[in-house]
Amino acid sequence: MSAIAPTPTRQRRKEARPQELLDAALALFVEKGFAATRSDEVAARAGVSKGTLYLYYPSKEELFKAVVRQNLSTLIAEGAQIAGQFEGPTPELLALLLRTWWERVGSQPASGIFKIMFAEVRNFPEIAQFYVDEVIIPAHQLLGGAVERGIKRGEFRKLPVDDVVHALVAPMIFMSLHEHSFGCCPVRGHDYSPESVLTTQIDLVLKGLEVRPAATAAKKDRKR
Amino acid sequence: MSAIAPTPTRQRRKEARPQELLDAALALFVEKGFAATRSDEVAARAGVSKGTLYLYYPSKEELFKAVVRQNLSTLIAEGAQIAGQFEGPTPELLALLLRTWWERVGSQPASGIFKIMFAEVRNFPEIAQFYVDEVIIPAHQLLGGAVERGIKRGEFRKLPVDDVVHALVAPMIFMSLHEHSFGCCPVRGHDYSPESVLTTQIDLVLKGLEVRPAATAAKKDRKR
Amino acid sequence: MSAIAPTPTRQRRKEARPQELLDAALALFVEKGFAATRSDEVAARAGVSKGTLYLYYPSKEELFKAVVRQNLSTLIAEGAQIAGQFEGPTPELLALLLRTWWERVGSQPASGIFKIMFAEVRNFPEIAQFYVDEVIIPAHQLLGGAVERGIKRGEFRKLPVDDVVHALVAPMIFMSLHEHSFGCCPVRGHDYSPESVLTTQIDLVLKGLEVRPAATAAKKDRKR
Amino acid sequence: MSAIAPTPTRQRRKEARPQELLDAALALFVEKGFAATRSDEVAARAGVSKGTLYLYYPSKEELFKAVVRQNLSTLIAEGAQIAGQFEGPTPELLALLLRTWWERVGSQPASGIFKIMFAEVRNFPEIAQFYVDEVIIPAHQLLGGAVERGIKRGEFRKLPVDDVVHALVAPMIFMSLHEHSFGCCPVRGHDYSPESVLTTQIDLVLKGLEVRPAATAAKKDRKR
DNA sequence: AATGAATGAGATTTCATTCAT
DNA sequence: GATGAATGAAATCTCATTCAT
Repeated sequence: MSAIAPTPTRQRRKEARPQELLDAALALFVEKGFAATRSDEVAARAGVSKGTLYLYYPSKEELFKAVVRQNLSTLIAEGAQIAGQFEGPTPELLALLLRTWWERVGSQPASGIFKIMFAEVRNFPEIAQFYVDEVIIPAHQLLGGAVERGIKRGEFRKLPVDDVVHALVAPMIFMSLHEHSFGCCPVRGHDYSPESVLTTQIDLVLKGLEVRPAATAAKKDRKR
Repeated sequence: MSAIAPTPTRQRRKEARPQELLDAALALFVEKGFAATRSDEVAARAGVSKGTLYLYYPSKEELFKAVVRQNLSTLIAEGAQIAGQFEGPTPELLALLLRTWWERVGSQPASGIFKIMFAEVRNFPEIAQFYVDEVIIPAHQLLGGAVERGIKRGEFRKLPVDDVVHALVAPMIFMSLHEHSFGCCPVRGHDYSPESVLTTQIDLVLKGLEVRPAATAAKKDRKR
Repeated sequence: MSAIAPTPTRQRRKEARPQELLDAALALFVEKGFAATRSDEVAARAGVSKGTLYLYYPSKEELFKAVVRQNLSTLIAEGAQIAGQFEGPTPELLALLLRTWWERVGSQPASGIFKIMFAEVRNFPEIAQFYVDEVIIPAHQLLGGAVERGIKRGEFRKLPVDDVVHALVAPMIFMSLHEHSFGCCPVRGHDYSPESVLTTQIDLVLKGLEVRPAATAAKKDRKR
Repeated sequence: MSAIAPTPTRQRRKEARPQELLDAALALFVEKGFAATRSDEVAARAGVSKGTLYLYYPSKEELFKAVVRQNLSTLIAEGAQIAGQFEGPTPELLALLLRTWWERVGSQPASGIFKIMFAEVRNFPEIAQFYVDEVIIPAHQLLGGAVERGIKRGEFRKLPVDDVVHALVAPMIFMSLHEHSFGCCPVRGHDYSPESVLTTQIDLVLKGLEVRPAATAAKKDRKR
C-alpha cells in the first residue's frame, strides 16, 4: 500500500528487544525477587533464548540495574508531569497529587519497583544511592513544596514538613507493596479497595493539616 | 557449692541452639533476603557447623518458615500486650497503641520480619495466609476496635474504619521497612528521626479524626 | 585509461579473503592458542563479519587445520629454497642453512606455527602426521644430508647423524618459541639477542663437529 | 596390632586430595592444554566430584597456577641439589648437570610443564614473570656459572656465556616438548632415543667448548 | 549430637554455528 | 555474497544437602 517498504521482521524485533526484556524482567523480579528469578525465565517470557538476553545485557545484575533505572526514570518523569502550575487551594493540590500518583504510578505494573527496592537495595548499594537521589529526594521536594505552600498561605497548621510528607507518602506506597505481595491472598472480612483507602487517606490528612481555633487534642498528645 | 550441678556447657548450648539459629537466620534473611543467604552463613553466625543446622531444620525453606513463624508469634504476643483495658479518651488510646508498637516492635530487630514478608510471601504462599490470619487481621481488629470505639463515643468522625487503620498502620511499618533497606544510606537534607515522624503522624491523624462543626475542606475533596 | 577495467573493490577483497582470514587466524592462534581464540576475533581482525568467516571455513577446527596446512606449506617451500646446489666446505653450508632458516623462517611471523604445533597436535592427530611428514622429515633430511656430507668428506667427526640434527635444530626453534611465549616478558640481566645466540650456536656446533687429533674429553664422557 | 589407631579414611583422603588433584590436573593440562581441559575431567581423574575440586582450588585458573608452582618449585629444588660442591673438571660438571636434569626432570611427567608454559603463558602474564624469575633465571645462573668456571679455569673457549647456556638448554627442553607433543606419533626412519640424543648433545657441546690451538673454522664463520 | 568433606543438581555465562535478511 | 541477530550446547562455578567419622 504505502510506498515505504515494511520494516524487516528481524530489525523490528531487534529494536523492540530491550524493552521486551526489561518488561519481562520487571514482571519476574517483582513476582519472585532478583535472586529467585532465573535468567532463562526472563528470556523465555520475552520470547527469546537465553543467549539473546546476554546479547543485550552482559549479566543478570546489569539487567536488574537496567530494569530499576528504566522504571525509575519513568517515575521521575511522572513526578515532573504531576507537579507544575497549580493555582488553586493547597488542599486541592495535595489531593490532586496523591490521586494522580496513584493512577499513574501506584496502580501500574511499574509500582512493583518499590517492592524490588525494599527487598534488594542492601545487596546493591549503588542502586540505593541512585534511588535516594532520583526518587526519594525529588518526591519529597515535590510534596514538601506543596505542604510548605499550604503552611505559608495559612491553609495548613505548622507541622514538620518532612514528617508530614512521610505520612502522605507511606500509605500510598504501602498499598502498592501490598498489591504486589499479598494481593493474591485477600484479607477476608476487610474492605480494602485502593479507591476507598485513597479517598479516606486524603480526607484524613487534609483534615489533620487544617487550621482551626480549637486544637486541644493535639496539644495534649504532644506532651508525650 | 550448690546442690544443683551446673548445667554442662554442651547441654546448655544445645537447648539454646534453635533460638540461636533462628536469630542468626532472621538477621541474615532481613539483611540479604532468603535466596541470597547461604546456609553456612547462618550456621557460622550461630556458631555451629553447617551440619548442625540440618539437625534442627530439615531444609533452608523450613528454617525460613520457622523464622517467620517464630517472629510472627512474637508480633502477635506484642499485639496482645499492647491492647488491653484502657479507660481514657480514645485519642489517647490510639496514641498509646502506636507509640507502644513502635517501641516494642517497629524499632526492634524483629521488625525485619516485615521486610521479609513483603519480599518473599509470593514465593511461600503457605506463609501468606498465616501472616494474614495471625498478624494483619489481629492488628486490624485491635486498631479497628479502637477506631470504632472513638466513633461510637463521638470522639471521631465517621470514616471507613479499615481505611483509617491503613492510614494509621502504613507509616509505621513503612518506617521499619526504610530502616532495614535504606537505613544505611541516609537521605541527606531530610530530617528523618523516627521519633519526630511518629509524633507528627499521631498528631496529624488524631486531628484528622477529630469531630468538628465545620468540615468544609473535606467535603470539597470528596466531590472529585 | 587502460582498457582493463579496474577490479571492483568487492571482488578484489573477495579473492584476498581466504588469505586475510588465515593471517588473522594465525596471529590469534599463536598469541592465545586455539581454544582461547574466538571466532569473532578472527573475523574482526580480518575485517569481516562472523558470518563471512563461515562462508570460507565450515568450522573453527577446519580453519585451524587450514592455517596449519598453509603455513606448513610455507615452511616446506622455505626449506626447498634454503637447500640447493652448494659446492663449498660443509661447515659453511651448515652455517648458511641455519642463518637462512632464521632469516626466512625463525624470525618471521610464520614461525608462530611451531608454537601452535607443540601446543595443539595432541588434540589434532591428523595434523601430527602431516607435520611429521611434511616438516620434520624433510628438515631432517636436509640437515641430515649436510651432516652426512661433512662426515663423508672427512670434515666432521663420525657422530649419530639424527642426534646432531637435533642439536642443530633445537636451539633454533627454541628461540622462536621463546619469542612467541616469553617474548613480551624479557629476562632481565640476560643478553639474549637472537643474532648473538645464532652466531654462538653455529660456532659451537661446528667446533663440536670438527675433526681433530686429540678428542679425549668426549671419550671420557662417553663411558658413563 | 599397633597401639596407634588407623587414620580414618576420610581424613587420610583429605590430606592426599591436593596432591591427587594437582597430579590429575598436570596430566590433563599437558595432554590437552589448559583451555581444552574441563574441570570435571580433572575431578573425575582425581576420583572426586566436580564440587570437591572447588573445595581445594577456587577456580580453574588458580588450579593451573598451583600446578605450575608446585612443579616448578620441584624443578628449582632439584637444580639446587645438583649444583653445589662439584670439584672435578668442568666438562664433567656440565655433563653431570645435563644428565641429572634429564633423569630427574626432562624424562619425568613434570616436564610436561614446559609444554604448558610455552602454550599458555601469554594468557597468564603473572605466571610468565613467575616462571622467568623462578625457573629461567635460576637455571641460567646455574649453568652460566658452570660455563664461566670452565672459561676461568682455561677449560673452555671464551664464548658469550648466555648463548652457550641457550645451546645447552634448548635441545634438552626441546626433547621434552617433543615427547609431550609428537611422542605418540614417532618419526619413522629416525633414531630418536633420548639417551642417544643426550649423549651426542653432550659430546658435541663439550667438544665445541674445548680450547684448542687451531680454531680456524669458527673465525671464518664469524665474519658474516 | 556435632562436624565438615563430599556431592551433584542447577544457575550463570560463553561462544561456535546458523540463517533470515 | 555478506551480515549480525539469534541460538543452545557446553563450560564454569555455587551451594543446599548428605553422611562417614
